[in-house]
Amino acid sequence: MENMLRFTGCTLSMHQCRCFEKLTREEYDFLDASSVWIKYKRGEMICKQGSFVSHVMYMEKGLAKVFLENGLNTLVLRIIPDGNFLGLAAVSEELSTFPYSGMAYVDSEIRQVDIKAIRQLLRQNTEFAKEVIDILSSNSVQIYGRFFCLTYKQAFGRLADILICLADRIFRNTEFDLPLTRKELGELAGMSPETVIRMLKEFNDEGLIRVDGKYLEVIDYERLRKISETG
Amino acid sequence: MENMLRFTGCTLSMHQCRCFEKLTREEYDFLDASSVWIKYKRGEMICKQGSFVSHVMYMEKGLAKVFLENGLNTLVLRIIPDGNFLGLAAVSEELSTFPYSGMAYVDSEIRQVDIKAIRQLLRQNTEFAKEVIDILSSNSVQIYGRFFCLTYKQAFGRLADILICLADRIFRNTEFDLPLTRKELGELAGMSPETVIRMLKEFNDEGLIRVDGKYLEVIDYERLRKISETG
DNA sequence: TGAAAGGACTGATCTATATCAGTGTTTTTC
DNA sequence: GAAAAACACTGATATAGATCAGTCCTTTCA
Repeated sequence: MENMLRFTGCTLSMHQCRCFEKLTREEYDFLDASSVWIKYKRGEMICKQGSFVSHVMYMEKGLAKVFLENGLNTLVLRIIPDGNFLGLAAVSEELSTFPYSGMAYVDSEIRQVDIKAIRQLLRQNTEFAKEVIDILSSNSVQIYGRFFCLTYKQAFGRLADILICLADRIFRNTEFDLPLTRKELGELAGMSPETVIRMLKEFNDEGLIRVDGKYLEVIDYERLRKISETG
Repeated sequence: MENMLRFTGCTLSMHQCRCFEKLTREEYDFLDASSVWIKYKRGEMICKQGSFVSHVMYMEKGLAKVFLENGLNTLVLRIIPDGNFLGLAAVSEELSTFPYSGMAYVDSEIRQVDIKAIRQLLRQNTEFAKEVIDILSSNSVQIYGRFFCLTYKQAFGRLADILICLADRIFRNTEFDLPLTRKELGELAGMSPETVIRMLKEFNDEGLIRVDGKYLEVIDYERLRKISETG
């Protein structure tokens, strides 16, 4: 009876990428032959907004952010954990340059697939194309929710959202060590680093979470979720 | 040498929909046989966020908004003029309910295509699938720009953006009669109706535009563009 | 191992824009 | 064609959160 969508600022789409499973043996070999593995260090740029697209990136292991920048401000669109695409928007032939940048949060291993190979597979294999459509569509829905959340929720609600997202979907644990600085957390939740610090302290003092430097533990998950909803 | 993307709050994607051209004669007849034409009056809901998806909508003639709502707030994602899809995200089989709502700004004529027919065509015709991927991908890029703009630009920059978008891409004229109320303009530009009124007056007094009720004329396009960039 | 740079944190101040509380004006409705 | 509702507009007020200007702590690296 609840037909109201619950919007969250979560930076991850719900879709589990299964598109490689749709390929035949030969197609997979072709994909493999058109791929290279590249390692990136924390802080390294994986792709740069505005540069020519030659590859689609697939995160084999690591964590990265996909973001927009205009020299002054940064807007994080999504974060990319293991098993997700980065830069899939580039499958469209209309798009010759990256519409966003990518940067590694931690040391990461990335498979770069020649964009021509991906486009050829799309033409050959409708199941693969269908799967890519599902991923794009699911990414859109995630961005919509994040858009709504960053536009209308207050700072504490947005921060609560991000903490829940990190615990539930990125680290899959109530306690974890943040590989992000306060500034980077601020970019994720759409607020200044100072506000992040003040809110984290407040959540800590209220007994919702425990913070100590990089260490973070979600203590009262339910209350945090409530804050993310009402915020 | 300008590798910085120019983000705008424009609510329209750049992609000209060509997907029907990719269908064979028989496929088009099949699509036609799976379609119905429906007329909507200004203010009528075309689809409701959270309701089951059974059709994909295609705007034959009219103007509509696609938006998120949570009971309190409304966020306009895109506006849909003639020749654009509304609700294409629903091609994904993962998505059984609409992630957004659609409402007619003016009396509109819409082609509803059975979602099963669309999905079947996607499986049959890779060129069609490729085109749908292009549309989804282009829509994403548009939403990214809008997201950035609504998050970081100031009110006057966002309003300038919308005015330029309306003149350039929706009405294709420097003067036009707005079919939107100040409140609806505010939803588009992400601000309160009062702020819209004040800013329009300011733009008017500065000689950038001329407003009189529903009538709107862009006078100093270049200066308006500059404001939208620096805002 | 000591200097420099970057990050965490604090308190004070500032500001863009929402919100509120109205008055006229137009549109809709019965 | 009168009453009601929605819309356009104005001025005053409130406030969330950015920005600024620091201090202290931690990491880096020469």
